Amino acid sequence: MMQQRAHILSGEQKPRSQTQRAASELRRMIVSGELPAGSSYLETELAEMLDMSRTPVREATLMLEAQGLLEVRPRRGVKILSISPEDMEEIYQILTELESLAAERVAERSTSPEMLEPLREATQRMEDALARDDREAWAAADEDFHTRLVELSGSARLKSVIANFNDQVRRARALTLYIRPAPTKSNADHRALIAALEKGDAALARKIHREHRIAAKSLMISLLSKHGFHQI
Amino acid sequence: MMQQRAHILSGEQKPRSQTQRAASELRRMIVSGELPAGSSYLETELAEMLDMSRTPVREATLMLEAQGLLEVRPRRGVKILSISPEDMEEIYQILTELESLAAERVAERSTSPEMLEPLREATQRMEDALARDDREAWAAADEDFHTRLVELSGSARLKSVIANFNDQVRRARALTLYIRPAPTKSNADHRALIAALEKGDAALARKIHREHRIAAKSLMISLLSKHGFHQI
DNA sequence: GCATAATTTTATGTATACATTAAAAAATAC
DNA sequence: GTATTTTTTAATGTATACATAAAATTATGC
Repeated sequence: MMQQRAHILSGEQKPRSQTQRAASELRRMIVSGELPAGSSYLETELAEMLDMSRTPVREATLMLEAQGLLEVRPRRGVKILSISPEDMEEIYQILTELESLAAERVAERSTSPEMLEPLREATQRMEDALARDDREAWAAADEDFHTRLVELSGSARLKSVIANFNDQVRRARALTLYIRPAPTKSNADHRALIAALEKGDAALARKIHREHRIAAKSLMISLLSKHGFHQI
Repeated sequence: MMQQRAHILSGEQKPRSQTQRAASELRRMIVSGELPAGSSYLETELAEMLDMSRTPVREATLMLEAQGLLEVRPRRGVKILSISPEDMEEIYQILTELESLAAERVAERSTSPEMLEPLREATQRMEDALARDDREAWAAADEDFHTRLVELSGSARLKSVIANFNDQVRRARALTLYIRPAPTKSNADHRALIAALEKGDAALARKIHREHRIAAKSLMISLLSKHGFHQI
């Protein structure tokens, strides 16, 4: 085999390193369920899948282990971690705290109303999607709202750690998207949050978002238990 | 050079992998300031320092990068990240949220008063240390209190993410240990928290700890600004 | 002398060789 | 036939070779 591979997909934006490619590719495969929770793979298998040597695969698995997506078990392969309802509760609690902090920071920082435009726009898309009962579009817009909110907090750390935990529960969210009730409350919550942010009322923004996330957690937990999902 | 090295230090508890050793050794060197913030090192230099090949060093630096302790800059060496007052604020805010959650969880979970014994014991050590004006001992006991509290929350994720952020601000804490006023309030806060935990009052525990951490943040920020530390 | 181009150096990224050791399989004892 | 020991297999951990490309240096044109 040739030692260095030419970049075949010239359409790719960045000729990033193999390690970066392995990390993002494996992350994608894990959060999409392509590599199912609970399954195990040898380094060699992953290297074969990704068409590279073991070295970048090893480096990527160490990064993903630090992110909590998989476990590197010496000589037993890399195991894709599954999520129990208890894990789910933990992660949602953590996300609740961190996103509430983000909302508070946005309220404190937002000087002009235009800054909040991405939030209004995402909320509008959520409402439109809900009106035509397009759940995928709703979920995409909802995720967008949360991402934008966190970005507006101006904290790269907050963004990164929230993204990590979100990746851990993405599978579960996809699973409950069609069995959950219509998310009318979510849209209303977002409007209320935007109003609080416009007023620059940090405490209120925090409170609204916190309750929004706690409700999301309760709903998720009850859906999982109702449908008997013990390991996702 | 021989390819595999015998374990010379047989006193070591675990013959962990070189990668693990590199990660914990580098972490220690960073948080202690032995590798100063802002300084840069080539992979080869670090490998030499740790008496191993580049491979485990590379793997360790990727893990520490994910933890936010350093930055891997292609061809410019690994840079130990420094912390600005703004970073400090971000990190303390995040720690405030996460530890408050931990306190709340402990209040909800603590069934027997004996469970809280480690917290009482650490607080006692803090008070003793304060009485004899031993700041190092006070800091050690305080850190122990926080660690135990988080452990009692029963969330491995919470523990891990809090530990990561704590590592990022450890240098700054050491720096302000002797220039801060005597921490009498901290000790009182801990006693109040323990009382709330004993009552199982989650909301109160949360509130007390949150205010405790917010005060710690304000103190730290004002100390840094007063003493003109712009990059730590 | 200064800016640009050519060249050299050097640090990293990746593949691969190989030692180690855990796990699996086979052999042995009873 | 089961339990224990020995042997074999195989996956990982680590070192190293080497290609690549960035940075540094030197050479060249003006």
